[in-house]
Amino acid sequence: MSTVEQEPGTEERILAAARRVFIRKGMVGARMQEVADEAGINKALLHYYYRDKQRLFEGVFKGSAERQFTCIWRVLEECDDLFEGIERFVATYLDRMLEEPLLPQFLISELNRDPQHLLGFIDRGKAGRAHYQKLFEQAHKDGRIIDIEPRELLVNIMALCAHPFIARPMLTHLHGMNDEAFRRMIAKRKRSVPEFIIRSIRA
Amino acid sequence: MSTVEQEPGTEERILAAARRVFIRKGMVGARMQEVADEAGINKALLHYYYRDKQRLFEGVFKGSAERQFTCIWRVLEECDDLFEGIERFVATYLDRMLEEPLLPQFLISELNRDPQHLLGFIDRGKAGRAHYQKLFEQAHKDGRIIDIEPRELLVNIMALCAHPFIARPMLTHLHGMNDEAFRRMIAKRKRSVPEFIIRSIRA
DNA sequence: ATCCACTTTAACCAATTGGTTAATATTGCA
DNA sequence: TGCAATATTAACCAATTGGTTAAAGTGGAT
Repeated sequence: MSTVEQEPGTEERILAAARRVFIRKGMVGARMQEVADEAGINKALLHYYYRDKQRLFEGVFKGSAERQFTCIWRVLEECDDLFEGIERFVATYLDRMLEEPLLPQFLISELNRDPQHLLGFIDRGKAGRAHYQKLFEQAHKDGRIIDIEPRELLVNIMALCAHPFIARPMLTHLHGMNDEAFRRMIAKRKRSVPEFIIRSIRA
Repeated sequence: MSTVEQEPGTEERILAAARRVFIRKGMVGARMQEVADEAGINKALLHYYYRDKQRLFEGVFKGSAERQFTCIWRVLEECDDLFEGIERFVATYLDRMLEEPLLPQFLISELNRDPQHLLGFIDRGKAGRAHYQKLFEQAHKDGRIIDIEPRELLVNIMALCAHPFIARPMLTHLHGMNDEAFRRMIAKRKRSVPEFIIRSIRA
């Protein structure tokens, strides 16, 4: 057991630098040299800690992606009402994205480059999705929502959460926003998106 | 003046091949050799037609992106009612995407890699967006829609259109769809998405 | 046939990139 | 102190990539 480390060790510095570079340039575009520079170390040292680019890549992003998927679905499992579930799901989703705004773009591009590699641990949310299904059926049985395919609703929810981050450069340009304005917009959406959804499905 | 060419000339074959490769691998990941192979020609010949990678890239994608942006907004300008506008906008958007399903992922990733380069001709839709604003205000004045920020509504519309294509690998895996099932789902969305939106904003 | 512009090719080049090696510095510990 | 494990570095290497060059084929007009 050691005391709390104030300055990050080399390994963590590497990971942080790699995350930035990978997110900025994507897996193909990222250069090992750039990661090394950004971490303030030598390229050989980079390979000393993470044998090759692939391992560095996985080391960097598995953490983020795993937290992302588990986080979102867990909060849903804690709810026992569809509307409440939607509200908390959206809020959690947007909060997580605000913490790591470039993650979705990153996930998308990598999912496109090598689908097999990531699809595996999308399944983490299996239990959460099953619970969503239950909440949906309950609400439907109670006559509180209109007829809509549960899958379709889920797609819509995720679209409304993720898209602003994915299309961020386009949005900020279109509406002349800076970073602060973007954050404010997302903060607003924590309320407005669930409202938008629920207005649409309420019976 | 020449007769109608039935088989595509070298230049067009190059463009088609390059489009496929660029969309598959992105600007950084795409290799000139691969484009040449896919077009059934020599690498030097590729440079003969398009001096360098950058020009080839622009040649390929300016066409697609330009059509995409102009197409979508033009159809909106033809409408004089917000609800009708939304219906036709969504339908057109989805139709265009079905024609070139990999375009959005491609646009997103390139927009992220080099924002300045593309933001320029996003502005093509300026007139269209102005018309949208007018339709919105008219509907609002007539008391046909609830209070909602026009910008926010627009973001939601585009999110619901684009996201299934952007997150396609995730969706198809999540719901166990093949290509045909995906197309059917999009076809359904041409009706369901406008319904979803309009139910939510109707006063 | 000859000329000429347009196509097409094989071979080559310089720069970049992921990754290695072997030697050196630093640290913890007996 | 001395010794071994861990960290760190500069120099190097093989493969790939975008791009060039110079030569050769093609077809049509004169």
